[in-house]
Amino acid sequence: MLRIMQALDGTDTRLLSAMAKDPRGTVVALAQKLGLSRNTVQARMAQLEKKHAFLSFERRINPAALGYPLLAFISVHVQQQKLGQLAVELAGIPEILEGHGLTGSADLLLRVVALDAEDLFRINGKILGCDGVERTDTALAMQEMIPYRMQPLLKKSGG
Amino acid sequence: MLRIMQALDGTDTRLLSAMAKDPRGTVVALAQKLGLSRNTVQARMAQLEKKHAFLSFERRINPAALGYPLLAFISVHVQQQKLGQLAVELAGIPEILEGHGLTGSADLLLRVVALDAEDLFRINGKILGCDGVERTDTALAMQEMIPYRMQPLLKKSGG
DNA sequence: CGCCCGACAGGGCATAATGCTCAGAATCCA
DNA sequence: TGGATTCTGAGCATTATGCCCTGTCGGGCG
Repeated sequence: MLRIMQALDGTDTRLLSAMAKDPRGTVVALAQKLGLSRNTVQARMAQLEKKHAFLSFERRINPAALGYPLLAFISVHVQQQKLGQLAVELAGIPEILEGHGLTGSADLLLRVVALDAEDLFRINGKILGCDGVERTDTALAMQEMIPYRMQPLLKKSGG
Repeated sequence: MLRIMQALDGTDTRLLSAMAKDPRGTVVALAQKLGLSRNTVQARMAQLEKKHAFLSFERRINPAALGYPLLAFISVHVQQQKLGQLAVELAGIPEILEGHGLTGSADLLLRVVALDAEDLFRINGKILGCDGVERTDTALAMQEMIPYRMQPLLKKSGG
């Protein structure tokens, strides 16, 4: 699996980079920008799709635009035997956007959005109310010091 | 700012949801699915763009497909007066995808990808080498217990 | 070395989509 | 009620798409 995933070459990464710069760009425009034939871009995009190079569109939706300006990372300490069922229960809380099971001091790290501080307190309460949750630590994101980016990695991993 | 951000109505959220379901869908197809005119969908999409409802395409790129299967969250404890310049220096490390300044026990939370454990160790070393970094705590993401999702929130916040 | 296969380029065709305009209808608000 | 805003549907010129096809080139294998 690890080796299979490394099947993107320099043209793939250039294509991804070009798509990142112009998400609404047509295949024709992309082909022009990249100095490739339209056919090639089409074939490459189909290949990228096949190789799961694209994650969900949902990641592009700005929670703040939906009225959820607060972002917090909640570390959750759980009773180990209840981890599986807990994930299902937590998934029932809409404001939890993402949750990773971790090594280290916390068992779960949740990416959570909220309307305001009060709402965040409410959500934390809901999380604490889930069976198997022992404790939570809430850290409010005050500033996006490094906004999400992939271009440097595209450059680094390209051929 | 908080109130301005709440300017999406039920049609907007339905449109976002439909786009999330079919990211490659044409305006014509979306309009059909939503029972709206093509013109309306176009106008709405332009409005969404204006309201910063769309984050970067980069968020859709799967690091694993680039050969970076390991995901880790690195908490960084810093010397406060050096936070600003540190962010700039950290931004020079391509494997850091995102970094938030936090309240709570850590000052910065970094989302980091790596080739393998050894690479992660190397990256952590680079982070530790940055001026102003006192300490780091690395937590490896073992499993995506709740995969990134926005649909529940779209449903909740829609009109 | 020669052959085969995959990738790429460029041409092409029928169809669909886009960007934009416009007029009329419907809805909302003061 | 009247005015403003939003939505609808029609329409036009242009562009893009999905797919097919042929030819070339480079790499791998026997």
